[in-house]
Amino acid sequence: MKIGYPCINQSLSCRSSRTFRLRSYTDERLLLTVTENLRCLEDILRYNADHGILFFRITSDLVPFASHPVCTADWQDAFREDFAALGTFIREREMRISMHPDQFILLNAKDPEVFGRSVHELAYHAEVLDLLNLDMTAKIQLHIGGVYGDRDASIARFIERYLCLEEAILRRLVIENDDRRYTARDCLRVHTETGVPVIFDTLHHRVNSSSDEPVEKIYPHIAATWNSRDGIPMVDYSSQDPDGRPGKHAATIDISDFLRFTGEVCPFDVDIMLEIKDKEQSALLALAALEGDRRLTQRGVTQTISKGK
DNA sequence: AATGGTCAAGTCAGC
DNA sequence: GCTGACTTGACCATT
Repeated sequence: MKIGYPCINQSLSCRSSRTFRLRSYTDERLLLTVTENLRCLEDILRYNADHGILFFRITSDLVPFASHPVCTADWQDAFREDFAALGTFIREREMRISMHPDQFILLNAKDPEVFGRSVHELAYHAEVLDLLNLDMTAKIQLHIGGVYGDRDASIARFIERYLCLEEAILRRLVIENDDRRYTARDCLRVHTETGVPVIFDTLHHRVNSSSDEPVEKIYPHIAATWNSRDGIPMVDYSSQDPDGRPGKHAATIDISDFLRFTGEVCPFDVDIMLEIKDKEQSALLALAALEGDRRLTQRGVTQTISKGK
């Protein structure tokens, strides 16, 4: 079981998602920004390795405007060796990597231009992971997309588009349940028709009013969507902010809730991405809690504490 | 140096 | 029909 966090390390002063305004785009500026972003990514990965954090989501902003027509720089070639070196580090430390394109990326969009832009953006994500020379256990997670007033037609459109994707994208794509539109059950349905693995988001599952199935009941089906080449199933875990509206991510991890979840998915092995505001701090807390949990179990102590009650 | 409006991209709920 | 949430930072024009 690997524990990770997304995109930003708050203990470090750098960001690997530095960007600039579209209207100030120049090839030179792009190359300068990517140089800084890659340097920071290296810092983050070293921090993670030093702290036993072996799962990380790389920001989509690593190469700003990469899929935009304005981008004419050959960043792939310019940074080929930097990416390769980072990839070697990741493989040597046996780290797991994911990426998560943001809300504008919609494979099932009705507008063909939105669809076209989405494919370009997915190709960029795949390119980053390819340049790192990572195998197909490095995943790109995406939601099914919009509903457009007709769920069945929109799911069908997703499936049809998915099946036509180029192999470089297809081998990395996994789909995630969201908080309002498509549940984990919907994702499983898409899996049966496409073979796409399903990444389970705990908070989305809890918040989506159409999904009331207990985690223990649905999770085995989700785990079964990942085959050995896809690697250990990834899960997005987040605690509910006790003060915020339903679905709002907590400021820091609720350890007893976290251990309850690891109990619910037991005995399946999972790599857990913590979508929590304080990022690596919660990852460190989770690692410490799992270590404590394991020690208790090894000593044969009753699991009442470790089950988080 | 500090400030605050604005930033590539979409969907959907709520008013 | 328009605004805000999603997620949050940070760019950059202006003072």
